[in-house]
Amino acid sequence: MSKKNAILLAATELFSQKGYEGASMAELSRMTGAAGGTIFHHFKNKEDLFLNILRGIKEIILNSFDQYLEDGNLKNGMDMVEGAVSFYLQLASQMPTQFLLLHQHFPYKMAETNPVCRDYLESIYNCLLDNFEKGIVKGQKDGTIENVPARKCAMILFSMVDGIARFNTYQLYNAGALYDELIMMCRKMLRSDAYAPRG
Amino acid sequence: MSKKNAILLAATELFSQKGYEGASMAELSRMTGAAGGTIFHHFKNKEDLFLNILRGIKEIILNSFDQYLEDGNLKNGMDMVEGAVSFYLQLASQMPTQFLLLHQHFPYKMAETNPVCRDYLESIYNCLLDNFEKGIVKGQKDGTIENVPARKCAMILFSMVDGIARFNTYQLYNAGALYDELIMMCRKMLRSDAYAPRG
DNA sequence: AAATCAACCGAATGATCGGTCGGCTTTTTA
DNA sequence: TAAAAAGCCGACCGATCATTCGGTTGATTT
Repeated sequence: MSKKNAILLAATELFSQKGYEGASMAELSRMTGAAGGTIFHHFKNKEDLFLNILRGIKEIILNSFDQYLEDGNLKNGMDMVEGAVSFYLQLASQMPTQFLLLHQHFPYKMAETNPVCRDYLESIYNCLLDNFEKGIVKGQKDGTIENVPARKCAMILFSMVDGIARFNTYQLYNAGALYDELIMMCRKMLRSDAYAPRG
Repeated sequence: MSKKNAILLAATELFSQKGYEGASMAELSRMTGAAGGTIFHHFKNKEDLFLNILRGIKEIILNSFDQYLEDGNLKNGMDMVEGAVSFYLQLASQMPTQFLLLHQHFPYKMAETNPVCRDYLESIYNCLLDNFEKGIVKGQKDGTIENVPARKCAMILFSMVDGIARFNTYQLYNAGALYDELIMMCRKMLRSDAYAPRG
């Protein structure tokens, strides 16, 4: 592996473990065996290094999402919503280091002043959030989902699933153990009354 | 106000804005007008300062919770769950700086090695999480809530509400605008089928 | 073979970090 | 009112911070 890639990989680990301010270039140098100067040869400064990492994460997520849509076997809107939940949880468990990064505060802090950072974050979250919203809208057309405010409910769904993924990321609870209940609750939240069981 | 309190107050703001590593004692000194030595006269080090802040937050939340339970007009389990949602969102909007602190990664990181920190965080989250669980259990006894796994569903509810509160904390979206939908979704998620509308 | 170039090194930089210390001032105690 | 204690100050400390820079290597181009 090229030294540049080794730096990117180690820095991802370091930023996600210690945060942006807590990660030092000297430690990164130690981790990779690269001299201090080498890091700044490949990246113009610490912020630029972080933005390169974030861009990589964005590309992985957007590519995974495209892949997921191609493979998708989505019969109706409710299936699409459930698929979005699965997709999100699988993604989060497949790349825990990257999600640990995304689940910290400093990227959002940086986004307040850095438009490139903001752009990357928006791309990531729009991709994930829109996935829920499209499912709801589709479900409302095919009758599987009730007439609820699509964007708002997508946000509620998103924050629910993201919170569960966060349990996993922070190693507070195994998200997989909540999967069945999560899917069940999504169905009950959204299903049109015509499909609700009768008392 | 005593200098010690001024330091605590300013440090809360500083930690929540810049994170633990990003907050410097020199800046805290500038903010409060207190000399560097004064800060270390009142708190033995940076970590101790943070723990004092966290203890204060714990006490506010636990006291608010006791107050809420006393005032509570909770007819049945479903009411109790809805009350828990309202309580959480109100709390988060009343003390945004403190929730910004709680929503960062460094307290959990510190909790891995510092048992006092862990104790404070567990107190806070058990208080909030148990509130949901008790409501669900009660509702299952009085028939307003379906026979679902109480703890697991409490966690799902918790992460949903916490995610919405986080939107607010990070100033990405106004949580109040989602309140009605949130309550509606909670009802649909939990209500026993006997109470569900018929198609 | 000479020149060019990117990759890489590691010592050095000034700034800032968390934390200490001795002494001054004010309040409390005896 | 004398003594003790608590609050407070700011200069100072060694360590570490992100970043710079002059120089060496090895491959590619001319």
